[in-house]
Amino acid sequence: MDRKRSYDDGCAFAQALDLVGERWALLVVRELMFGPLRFTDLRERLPGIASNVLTQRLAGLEEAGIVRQVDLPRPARGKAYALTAWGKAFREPLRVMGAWASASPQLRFDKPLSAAAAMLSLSSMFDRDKAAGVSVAVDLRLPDGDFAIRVEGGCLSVEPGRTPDPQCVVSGDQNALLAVLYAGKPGSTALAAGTLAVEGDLDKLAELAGTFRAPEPMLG
Amino acid sequence: MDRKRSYDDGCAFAQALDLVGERWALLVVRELMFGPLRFTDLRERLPGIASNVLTQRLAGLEEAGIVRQVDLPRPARGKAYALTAWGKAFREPLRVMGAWASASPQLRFDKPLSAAAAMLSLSSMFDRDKAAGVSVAVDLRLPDGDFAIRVEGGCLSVEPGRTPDPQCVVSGDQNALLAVLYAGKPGSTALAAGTLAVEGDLDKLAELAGTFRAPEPMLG
DNA sequence: CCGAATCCTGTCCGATACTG
DNA sequence: CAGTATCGGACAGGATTCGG
Repeated sequence: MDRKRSYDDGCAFAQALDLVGERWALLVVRELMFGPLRFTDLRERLPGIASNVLTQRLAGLEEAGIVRQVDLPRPARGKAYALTAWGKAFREPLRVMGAWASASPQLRFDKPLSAAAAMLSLSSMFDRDKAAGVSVAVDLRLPDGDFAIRVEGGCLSVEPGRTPDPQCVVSGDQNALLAVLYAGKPGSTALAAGTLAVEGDLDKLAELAGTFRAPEPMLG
Repeated sequence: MDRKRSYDDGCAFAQALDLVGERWALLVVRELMFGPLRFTDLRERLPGIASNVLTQRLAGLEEAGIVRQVDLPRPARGKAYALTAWGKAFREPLRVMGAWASASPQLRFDKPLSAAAAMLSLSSMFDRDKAAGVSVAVDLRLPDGDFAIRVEGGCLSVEPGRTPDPQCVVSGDQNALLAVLYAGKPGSTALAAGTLAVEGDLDKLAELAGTFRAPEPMLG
C-alpha cells in the first residue's frame, strides 16, 4: 500500500529525490523562489507543463512540507502557492546545481528563460573574487516583475521588488539582460538593438557585469 | 524527432535536469563518486534498480558527458564506469542537496545506506565552525571498501583508500558508523553492542564526531 | 559470472476537453 | 480562474534469456 514510489534508501539525498525527484517538481520550486504564485501564473511560467501534472506536483510538494497554500493578500482574491521555510532553503541547492550545470558541454543559451530562472542564474554565476570592492545597486524591470540586485562586501543579493534609490535601472526581458551581463561587453549589441533600456549610471551596470563568470564547459 | 524528453527551458538548472533528472540517474552518479564501478557492482549498491534501467541510465549519462567507460586496471578484466571531470564536480551539488535534505521533516534514519551515500553524508553534515582547531585522521573499513577521513584546518576530506598512519581505525558497517558519529555520544551503544570495532585512539573518533551537526528538521 | 537485450506489466506523464 | 476527467503513449520495474 505504498502511496508513492520510493528509492527506499537511507541516504538523505535519495530521500530528497523521493520528494522532489518527480518531473517538473524542482522547476515549480524554482518559480516559487521569489514569492507566491497562483496556479495559472505557474502554468504560464512553465511552458509545457500539463495542468493535471501541476496539480499533482503541488499536492506532492505540499505533503512533503516544501510548499504551502496561502491566501492572496490585498486586492486579489483567491489562493496562491508559497514556499515554506524549508522550501526557501532550497535556493542554495538550486544555486549550486545551476553552477554545475553551467559547465555542461552541451548548454544552450538560445532558449527562453523565466524571470525566476534568470535571477537564480545570477546567483549561480556570481564570483566572490571578482566582486571584491564592488558596490552596486541595480534595479531590473522585467516583464514578469521587478527585482533589486545589490553587490556589496563580496556578496550578491537578489530580491523581488524595488530599491528606493537605485544607481541604475534596466528594463527589458531577462534573455537580453543575461546576454549583456555574461557577454563581458555590456552596452554592446543588446543595448544598441534597443531590446534593453537603461536609465541611470551605465558604468554601474558594467561593474555589475564584471562580477559574473561566463558559463564555460568543463572538459575531460 | 526529439530523441529525449526535454523541458526546453533556457535555465541551466533545467537543462541539467534534462540530463540527470531521470529516475535513478543521480543515484548512479552518487555511487560512482568514489571511484569506478562495474555494472554488477552498481546493481548491488542500488537495490531496486532494474538492469535495463541501469543500462539506459549509463548510456544517457555517458552521452551527457557525465560518465565514461574505462578499462578495468590490473588483474580484473572487463570494463567499468567512471565519472568524467564534470561528473566528479557533481560532488558539491550532491553535498549541498544532502544538507538540505537532512532538514526534511520526514527524514528516516532506519533505512540501509550504501558506503558512498554514507561518505557523502559526512560532507553534508560537516560543520566548519565546529571543526575549528580539530585535526584528526581516521580510517574506515566498511564492507564495501576503505575510506580515509581527515579533518584539518576546518576542512573535511573523504577519500577512498587508506592512510599510512591513521590515528584511529573503525571497522563495521556504515549505518552503525553514522549512528555513532551523529548521536553526539560516540563510544556508546553501537560500540558496546559490538557492531563497530575501533582500534587506536578512541578520543580521536570522538573529536571527529564533534565536527558534525545532527540532522534536524526545519519547521515552518 | 558479467553485461546487456528482450519480453511484459503497471505506473506515470502529456495533451485535450471539460466542470465548479 | 482553478483545477478535474480521461485517454493514449512513454517510461519504469521485474523476470527471463542470450552472448562473452
